[in-house]
Amino acid sequence: MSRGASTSFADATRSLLRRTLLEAARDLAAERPWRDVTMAAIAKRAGVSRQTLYNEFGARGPLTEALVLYEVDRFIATVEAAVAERAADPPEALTAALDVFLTAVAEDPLVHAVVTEDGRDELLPLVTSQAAPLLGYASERLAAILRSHWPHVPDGEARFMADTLVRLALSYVVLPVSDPRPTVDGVTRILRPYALAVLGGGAGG
Amino acid sequence: MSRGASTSFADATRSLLRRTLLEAARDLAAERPWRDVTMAAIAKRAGVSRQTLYNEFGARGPLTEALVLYEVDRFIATVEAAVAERAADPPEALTAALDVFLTAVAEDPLVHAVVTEDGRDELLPLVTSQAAPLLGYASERLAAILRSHWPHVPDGEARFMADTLVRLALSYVVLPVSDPRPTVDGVTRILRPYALAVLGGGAGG
DNA sequence: GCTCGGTGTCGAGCGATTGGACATACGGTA
DNA sequence: TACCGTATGTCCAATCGCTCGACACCGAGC
Repeated sequence: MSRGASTSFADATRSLLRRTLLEAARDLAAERPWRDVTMAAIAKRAGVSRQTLYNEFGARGPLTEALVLYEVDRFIATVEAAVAERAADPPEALTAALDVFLTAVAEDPLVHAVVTEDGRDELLPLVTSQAAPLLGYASERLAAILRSHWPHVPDGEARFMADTLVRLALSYVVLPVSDPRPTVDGVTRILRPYALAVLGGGAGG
Repeated sequence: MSRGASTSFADATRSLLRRTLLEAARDLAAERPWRDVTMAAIAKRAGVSRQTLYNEFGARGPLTEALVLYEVDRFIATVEAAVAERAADPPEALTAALDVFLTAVAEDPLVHAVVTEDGRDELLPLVTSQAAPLLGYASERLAAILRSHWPHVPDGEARFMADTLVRLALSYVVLPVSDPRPTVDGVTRILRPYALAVLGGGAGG
């Protein structure tokens, strides 16, 4: 590491490559079952050689995991935006976050692929029995969002709240509901007292 | 062209490099006189070697021109957004476009650098006596915007309208006004009949 | 058992970036 | 005027990442 500190273009290039690759994988996963999406097809879609794809992810397994985490990022971003708009009203923020999340899940082709797969794909374990990395990553991100909007919440509390919310959210990925509305209402009803106590009241906070 | 059609990542990398470089140049130009912004500083800020900067732009002159055009792009994007929101009401779109443009000009550090420079910088000529490329580029972009929102306008008319508006806009870059409001009102008053005739009426159109 | 298609690995080739060198031009100063 | 420090523009060898073709390996289907 004798290089100078700033490598912003190099970094950007690297992340651009990763993003291009994952975007290509995502596109193809939306078109057909994940097991029918070959490494060659992903590389071609991304306009890159197959070798470059292997250089970046090593093998199909890690790519699959990265793809799932990438999709998580999109959900997180959606939730983040919904929360940011309503930071002054925690219960309302909670409701909105649930709403946009469930809606996004219902419309997501990759989620659909996970849920409808016949067991020969490698997707389902990653959001269930092998979901530890996902849970860790997503809850860490969510905790950061909570901390940024409600800094008075203790770190441990934020982490646990995020962990719980992600676990609950994951459940709705694996076992979706047709109409998000009742779920949003119900979960809000359950979590509202807790949110009020920990995050603070509505307009008063 | 024996390669496959898609070279998306490669293309993206190239434009990313250019953008990174221009962004770095812009940042530094906002901090100090353009004259005092060295090629080495730009390269360093972009996280790239000086040679790469020269490979991309050849010399300082072309980089300076590209920087100006890049800044033009930002203004165009601002105007584009303002127009898009009011495509149904041409006079209103015109007013809004003028408003956001003059506001953006007033706040732009690079514009400020152009106007306050002591004559030893190479910026002023590019927006005045040497502004032909700028005028051509900006009016072409603006004409495209006009065409996309009001396709019934003849091409020649759109081009001339764009050319005139850009010339007028350039004037306010070089000779700014402290309060945009009167200018917006006045120019709107002048151009409104023309806009109504060529682009169409308000809610009725 | 054999073939086919996909995975994962390897190496030569190639283009782009790097870091260092250099000549040159300009501004400030004795 | 001569000198000095700095910035520009150019050159080159080394390096890095991507490409392309080749190969062994493995599981599924015939």
